[in-house]
Amino acid sequence: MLHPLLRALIAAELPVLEEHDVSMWGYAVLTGLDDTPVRTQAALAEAIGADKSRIIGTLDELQDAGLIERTPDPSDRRVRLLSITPKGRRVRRAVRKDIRGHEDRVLAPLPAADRQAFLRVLRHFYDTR
Amino acid sequence: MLHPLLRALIAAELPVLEEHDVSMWGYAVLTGLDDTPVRTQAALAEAIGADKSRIIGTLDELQDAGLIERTPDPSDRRVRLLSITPKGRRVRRAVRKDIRGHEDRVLAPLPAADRQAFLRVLRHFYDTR
DNA sequence: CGAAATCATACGCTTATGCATATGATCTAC
DNA sequence: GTAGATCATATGCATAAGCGTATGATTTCG
Repeated sequence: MLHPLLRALIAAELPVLEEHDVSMWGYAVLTGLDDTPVRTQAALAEAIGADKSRIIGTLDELQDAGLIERTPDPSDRRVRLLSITPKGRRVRRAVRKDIRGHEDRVLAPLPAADRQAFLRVLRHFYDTR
Repeated sequence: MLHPLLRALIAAELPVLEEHDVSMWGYAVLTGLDDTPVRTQAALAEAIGADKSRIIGTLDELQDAGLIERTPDPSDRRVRLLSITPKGRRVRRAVRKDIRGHEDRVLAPLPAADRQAFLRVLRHFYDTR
């Protein structure tokens, strides 16, 4: 059950991400920063389940693309705080909109009550994660 | 939005699979064969989204463990038909039961109607894949 | 009949990822 | 003041997986 679901979701998501020139981890970063705007790299990596070393390359790309910024933390010179740029926020929300659009099309044949319930359960997962 | 859900489900599934000494691909194979009992290796690999070469090792392991069998196809000497053994079926169903059990515990705080709807929607995703 | 296709199998190459280690700079606590 | 911890960064190692190629045996089709 799970495995085909995973494959279907990835298959749905990848073309959207490609269209916006964002990687999967890139999108996860943007999402994390959009939801909680300023974070240390370590905290963000933990929050999105990424390896703190491996995520560096992704951060570099996002920074080069002007989607995020790294700012030295005045209270701790080891730390660079991450934040999303307005451009990054726009990209993230556009991607989310497109992905939601696809999900909505998949869900469309189902009764509205089921759709609402599904979203409620997802929110539950998200909140308890 | 779906991403945390998937991480949670994967996190739930892996320990169960380890407990039963089955890999993820192994479980996918058992599931595929349980659902459609006799298949060529190529057909099964395609059905579960596996690479037909890479799946050979998994099939070897499952065969060694007595969970599946490979039988020459009398009508085509190139082909070996796969089938699940009664032991394989028992393992698959035990794993499924445990995974479901865990999912049920995660979903327990939610109203029953939401749970049912959630499962219905997941099934819909699965069917429209 | 013979060329092309197909089966299972093996393996090369590349990429991604998890985990570990290491570095230099900085911070914290004793 | 100093040892230990932590930050971001880089990289090694092992594993898994996708895709491609190749092989020998067999089948299909013109």
